[in-house]
Amino acid sequence: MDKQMKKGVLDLCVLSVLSEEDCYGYQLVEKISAAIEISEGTIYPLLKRLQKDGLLASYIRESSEGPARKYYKLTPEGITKCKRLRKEWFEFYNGVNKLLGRGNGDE
Amino acid sequence: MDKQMKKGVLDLCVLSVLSEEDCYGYQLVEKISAAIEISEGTIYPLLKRLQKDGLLASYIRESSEGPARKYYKLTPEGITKCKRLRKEWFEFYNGVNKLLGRGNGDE
DNA sequence: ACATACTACCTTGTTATACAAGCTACCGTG
DNA sequence: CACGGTAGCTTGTATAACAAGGTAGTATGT
Repeated sequence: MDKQMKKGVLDLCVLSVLSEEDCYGYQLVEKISAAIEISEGTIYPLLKRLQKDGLLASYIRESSEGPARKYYKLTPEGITKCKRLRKEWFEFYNGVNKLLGRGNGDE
Repeated sequence: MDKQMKKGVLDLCVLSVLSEEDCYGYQLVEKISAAIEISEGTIYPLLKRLQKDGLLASYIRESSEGPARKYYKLTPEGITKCKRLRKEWFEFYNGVNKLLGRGNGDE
């Protein structure tokens, strides 16, 4: 999968998954990579950035199965951002699909 | 609109529009910006890159309405690439929509 | 005791690309 | 002759995805 396609959309993916339930980083990697290719080296810096921007808050919780987990949850700003990005995403892919629908290099 | 979202998808947009008919750069800007926000500073370097990569060929044609126009058309490699990117794009946005469908920060 | 594997977190350096800003130049109209 | 529209192009900047590497806890096998 083209790396570049994911730019900007991964923020939305993370925010959207977190709008459903609090998750720790490793869990997010698993959830998101079930839908699109993603690696740890992408998610952790991204989480840090989103937290720095005030969109996420975090808390540590111990685990009996391994190291302690750092859970992230949306802040009110995160919820707002998530809504706006969702809207942008839908507008964006509808626009792209409009362009693609006309030209057809295959089918 | 988020700049980052467009990364990687614009190649596909250009190739897809060109798969329908030959276009010159300025025309591509107009066509594509009707669907998603785009600027000249993005399209021209992109066309150059796609041509360098052997996906596009170009020819000059005079215009009575202004300066000569540089038309671009797909090469066989360009057609192949267009097909592959289309497939990737559909897989990608379906994956994203799957993630978004679950979490809902709005609606 | 030691190696291996899985969980879980994090950082550094590389690479690609979108775009603002700026430039040149042709044509027609006022 | 100035101006706006058409048409092309370049340079510099900012951003983000990811490979590759590191740390550390828990559990299993030998």
